[in-house]
Amino acid sequence: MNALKEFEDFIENGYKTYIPHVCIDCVIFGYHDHRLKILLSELEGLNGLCLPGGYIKRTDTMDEAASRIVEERTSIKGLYLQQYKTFGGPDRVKFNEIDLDKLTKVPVFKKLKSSWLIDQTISIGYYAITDFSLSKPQPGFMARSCDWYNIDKIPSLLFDHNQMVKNALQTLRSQLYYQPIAQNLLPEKFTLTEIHALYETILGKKLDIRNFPKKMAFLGLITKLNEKRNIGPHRAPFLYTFNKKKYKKALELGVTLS
Amino acid sequence: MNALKEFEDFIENGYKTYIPHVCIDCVIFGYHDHRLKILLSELEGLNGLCLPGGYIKRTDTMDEAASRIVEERTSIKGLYLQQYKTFGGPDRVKFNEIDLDKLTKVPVFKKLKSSWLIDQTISIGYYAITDFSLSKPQPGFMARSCDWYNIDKIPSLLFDHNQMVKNALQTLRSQLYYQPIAQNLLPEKFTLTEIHALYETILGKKLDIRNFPKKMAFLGLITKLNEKRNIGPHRAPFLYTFNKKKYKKALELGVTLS
DNA sequence: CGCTAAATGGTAAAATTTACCAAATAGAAA
DNA sequence: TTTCTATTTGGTAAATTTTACCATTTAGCG
Repeated sequence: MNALKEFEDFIENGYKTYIPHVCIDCVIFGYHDHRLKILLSELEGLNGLCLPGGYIKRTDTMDEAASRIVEERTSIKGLYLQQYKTFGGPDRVKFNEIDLDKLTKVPVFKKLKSSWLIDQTISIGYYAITDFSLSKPQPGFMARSCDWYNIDKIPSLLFDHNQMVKNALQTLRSQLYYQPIAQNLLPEKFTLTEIHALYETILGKKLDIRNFPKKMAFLGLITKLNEKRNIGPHRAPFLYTFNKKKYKKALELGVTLS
Repeated sequence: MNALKEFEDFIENGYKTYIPHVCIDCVIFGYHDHRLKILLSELEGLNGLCLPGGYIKRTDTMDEAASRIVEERTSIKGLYLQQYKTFGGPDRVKFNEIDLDKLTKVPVFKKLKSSWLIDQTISIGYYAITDFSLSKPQPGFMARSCDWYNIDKIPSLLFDHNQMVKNALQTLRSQLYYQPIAQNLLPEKFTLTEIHALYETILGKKLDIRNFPKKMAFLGLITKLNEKRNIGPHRAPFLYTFNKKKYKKALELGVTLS
């Protein structure tokens, strides 16, 4: 079966393999060198940008489904994934704003109007993180485009996707000090300057360059190595690694205040 | 239509009014006088305790649906509600562990086996809070029982409901200092001792009786009134109220660390 | 009028965060 | 070789916040 046939079959019979009325939308954050971006797509038949999304196979857990959706666009397996909020309500997707008549004229969408896809759907929000310099976005044949957009220049998105981005970013920021987020964005060995830039960029604010290492050391999240890296004409910085045990412990303790 | 007929119709045609494959389960926390409890039910036809739950009407937002589900059991409108996590996966509800053959012999469940209810369902977790001394649990006709259980004596529950309780409690605790949780559990005017007991009970640990007021005052969450309450043979304590504006502000600021 | 139990003001020590100064240093340029 | 530059990093003082506890106040009771 070729891709088009496969998609026609998805429209007609997808409800047999996937759970109807439930989808997953992913905010895929990409970080590299002081820049934080997210992945947005223009979908075939829709006029505007939206988050990568998809349905849950009946045999999959939600995490597995999210993982598959993310892999389709980034071609990276096993990205760090986190569920952050579920979105619903009768006004989430306004079908009257989608020109179904026009869409149905495109051969693949022939049977869309009467399909299981045209019904109220709740969306489970996940966020993922990766180094955007390592991944080449894949539009696939469903999307006309798939590109990285700077987090501070996100245009108006389709459906409730702007709200999703906002909530995902809030969650990402609140979890930065106890989830292994940075571990997924830096190499095994990294310098203080690198992790400092990462934290500043994700949190969107300045962190004192001399106090930041003390905080990380105090929290015990990173360990200084007895190695340095050669960085050209300046003093060679020490290398550090993550203390994975500490992250794990911080995670178990939870976020309970006081 | 009587209640039984109505339920038979729900089994047969409910998918027209409700969104299939999606339900809401609620951890309803009840607090009173140093005790924290949750509401558990024994459902007709099932052997064990579980959380109050229900489906989402196609015309409702998720919050409205959760509100309705909570109202059915507590007969209280407008309880404080919070979505905390969504649960899914093929192993959530093990239909083979439910004796459908036996169940189908009960007249109301006649058409259950082939109904829209017997299919994989993801559950959106909400928690609610109330003063359990003010509400009389309503089993309704679907449940054989509906009672308050102490949070530290929760038995083994059906499905993944123990996990749900655990996550809900974690969320409740983490939100206690910036969500108006206590406002929903104390009268308009309250004493330091009362709110102190509330915080200790929900967080499950001791908080120094002299430092606690200072913390609350520092956060600006409560305001001292120029009134006292007569409490018998001891010094009359001052009354306090919540500073609702501050809570609102704390909420907007989010939980971002550092 | 003293007694009791609860409420609360106060304060010192400990812990943590914030703000900067100044020294160390690797390679490039003079 | 020496000087220069940009960066890394040790250190420290001040400010803020948390923690631990002592001592005083007070309402009603016997």
